[in-house]
Amino acid sequence: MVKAKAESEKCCTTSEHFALPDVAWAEELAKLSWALAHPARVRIVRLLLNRTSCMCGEIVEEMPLAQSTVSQHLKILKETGLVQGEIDGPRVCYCINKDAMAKLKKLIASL
Amino acid sequence: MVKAKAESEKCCTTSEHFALPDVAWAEELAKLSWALAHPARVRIVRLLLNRTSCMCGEIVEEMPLAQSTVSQHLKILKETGLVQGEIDGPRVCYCINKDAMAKLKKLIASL
DNA sequence: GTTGCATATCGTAAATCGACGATAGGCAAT
DNA sequence: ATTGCCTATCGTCGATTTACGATATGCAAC
Repeated sequence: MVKAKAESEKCCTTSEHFALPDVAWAEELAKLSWALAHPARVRIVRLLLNRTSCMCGEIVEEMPLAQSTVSQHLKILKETGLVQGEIDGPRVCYCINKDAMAKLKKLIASL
Repeated sequence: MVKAKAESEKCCTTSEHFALPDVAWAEELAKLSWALAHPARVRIVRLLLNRTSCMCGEIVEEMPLAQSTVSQHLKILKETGLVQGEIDGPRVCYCINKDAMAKLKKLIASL
C-alpha cells in the first residue's frame, strides 16, 4: 500500500473539479450489476452461457434452492434483460440475451 | 428429469451435462458486482477513477446524500476491496484499488 | 372435459439495505 | 487541554431482498 504522509503529492491533488458522472449511466450499470449481485444469479448466467439454452427445471436441478426461489431469480434476470425466456410447450426455455451481456461488458470495461 | 427430447429441436439443443460453475467463483463475482449494484456507488467509483484520489468530503459534495450515507457506501466499497482509503491527517483520502478493478473487469470479461 | 407436468405467483417471515440524524472518535491547530 | 473540523459509527425506520411452501396458471396428452 502507498503511504501518503506528505499530504500534497501522492494523495488528494484536488484542485480540479470534475463533473458528476452521468446519473443515467450510473443507474444503468447499477441495474446490470445488481443482476449479478447474488451468487445464485451468477451461477444461472454461467449455466446459460455454457449452453445454448436451458429449461427452468434443469436450472433448478443444478441449484441448491427451491423451484420458486430459482424462478424468482430468473424473473430478476429477465427484468434486467440479461436473460430471456420463451415458452416451449409446457416448459420455458431460457437463454442469455447477448446484447445485454455485451452492454454489461462494455459498461464494465469502460469503467 | 428431462424426458422431452423429441419435440424440442429449436430450443434446448443440449444433451450434454455441464458441471456447475464454481461456487466460489460465483460468490466472488457476486460480491464485486454487488459493490456496483447501487447508483451511488457507481458514481463514487467513477468519481475516484477520474481523479488520482479524493477526500470523503469532496465525494459528499458531489452526491445528493447525507455524509453518513456516503460513508456507508464507502465502507461497502472498501469491504469489497474496490476502494481503499488512507488517513491523511484529520481527513481520509480514497482511491481506487486498481488490482480489484482489474479483477472485476477480468471476471466480467470472462463471462 | 380430466390428468399430469412444468413454471409462475402468492403469502409470509427473517434478514438485509438504504437513508437519515445524532453522536463518537481522530487529528491538527490553538 | 481545548477547540474545530472531518469521518466513522450508532440507532432507527421503512423498503427491499431472499427464502420457502402452497397454490395458481399454462400446456400437452389422454
